[in-house]
Amino acid sequence: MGKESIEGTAKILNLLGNETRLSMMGLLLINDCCVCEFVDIFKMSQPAISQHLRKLKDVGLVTEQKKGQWVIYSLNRETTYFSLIQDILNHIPDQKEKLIWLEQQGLKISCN
Amino acid sequence: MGKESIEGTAKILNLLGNETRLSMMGLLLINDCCVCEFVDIFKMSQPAISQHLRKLKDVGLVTEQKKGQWVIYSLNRETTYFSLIQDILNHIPDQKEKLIWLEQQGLKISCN
DNA sequence: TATGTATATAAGCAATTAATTATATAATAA
DNA sequence: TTATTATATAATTAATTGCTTATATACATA
Repeated sequence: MGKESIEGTAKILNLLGNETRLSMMGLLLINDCCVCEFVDIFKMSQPAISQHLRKLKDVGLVTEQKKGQWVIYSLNRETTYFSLIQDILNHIPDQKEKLIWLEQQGLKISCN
Repeated sequence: MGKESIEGTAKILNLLGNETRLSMMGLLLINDCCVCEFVDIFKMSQPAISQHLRKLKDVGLVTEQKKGQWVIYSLNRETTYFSLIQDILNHIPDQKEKLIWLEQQGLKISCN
């Protein structure tokens, strides 16, 4: 089992210790998402969402990829913290329902 | 696998998202500890240590037990979050070295 | 080209955090 | 009893957080 430093792990846990970011990670485990989808799901301002994503990106937990006018965020499955992330997300309810709701509202972006 | 709510899990992660508290939990996984041992290990003021322990106690992650003039803290292995805690602590280095250091300094309290 | 949409960033602000110092309480020892 | 030790709590403070609003940029489309 890969052991990470206390400092690094604490930093990651601190980031995931926020309901919005934790749920974002749960969503990204199922599906890549763009910023505007998160805005609809969390009913939160676009800058607030962008700032949460920035924090996740800064520690390497997610990656971004431009697709037309959208920016698609994905889980970074290469980070040394990915197995920790998986273990943690295993303990929260499946976030699929939020994606289903998004589709039902006709808000799912299809940029693939 | 027991799933806990996003809110509850985020709260726990937020608490463990602090280097001192995360290390405390790693230590308690090996050994019960009293406040003054934590003070020596973390070289932090006694009130600061007490306040960290208070937070862990408030969410039920640890329990306390008075033994003479000492207050001994233990991991609460009954909480529904214990398996999450175990999974997380599995990802950090063994905290045993801190206990060994404590013993070498002659600071280990023997209140058993 | 002008307009609208998606996103990022900056500035500001209220709430929270993590420490400190000072003080109180409880148990032990002289 | 008095002093010492272990701990908790309160008040204070500086730093951080998580939002807001305002603005800038980039792309898409009419």
